[in-house]
Amino acid sequence: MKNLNQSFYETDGITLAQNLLGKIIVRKYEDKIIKCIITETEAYCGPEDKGCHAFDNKKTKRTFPMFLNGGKSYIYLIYGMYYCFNVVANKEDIPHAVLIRSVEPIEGLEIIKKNRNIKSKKIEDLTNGPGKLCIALNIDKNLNTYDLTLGEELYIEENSFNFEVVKSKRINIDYAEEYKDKLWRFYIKNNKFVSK
DNA sequence: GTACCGATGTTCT
DNA sequence: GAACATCGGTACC
Repeated sequence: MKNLNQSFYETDGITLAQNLLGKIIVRKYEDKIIKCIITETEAYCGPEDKGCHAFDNKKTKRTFPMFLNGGKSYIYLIYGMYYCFNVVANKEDIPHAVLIRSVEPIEGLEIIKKNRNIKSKKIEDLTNGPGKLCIALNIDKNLNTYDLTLGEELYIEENSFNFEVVKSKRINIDYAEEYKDKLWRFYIKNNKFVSK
């Protein structure tokens, strides 16, 4: 399967969020390999989006990766304990990004179980949330600003199958005023791997 | 099933 | 000092 190239990422966040659904995240480290289908995403669109870290072009130590060109990663710590993994969209200096909220494991399930180490027997509890999937895939701030087009430690592969896309409001951005009602969260209909 | 709560630390005011 | 793109446990239906 083909690694997605630079031009795939150089579009606006809303388009990229939908295009990333159904694609395959590949994570390689220490001779291990994990593959997951992307099942849920959210778009954060730069200067005008009050829900976005880079609202009003706010460029800080935390948010600067969003200003890189598309195809990089933006990873940050949230609530002091969990990481969130975003795919940077659009061209350089246009701070759009797509938060990966949920994925479905298709390879390396035993590694994921070991990384997560939870009581729940339900497979979907392993990766149905932005913080959960970062633990499952061993993603942390060391991979911040990482270039996903390299096809090495972390990248995204082409994939195609038929599914229906559901659009809904984004999660936990009550502070975003009129932007909190934007239907910028996308997930694969009838898929169990979606956050609550 | 839903509801609440504490954990935890970096960033920005 | 407050806010935060979250999660897992416990308590209760």
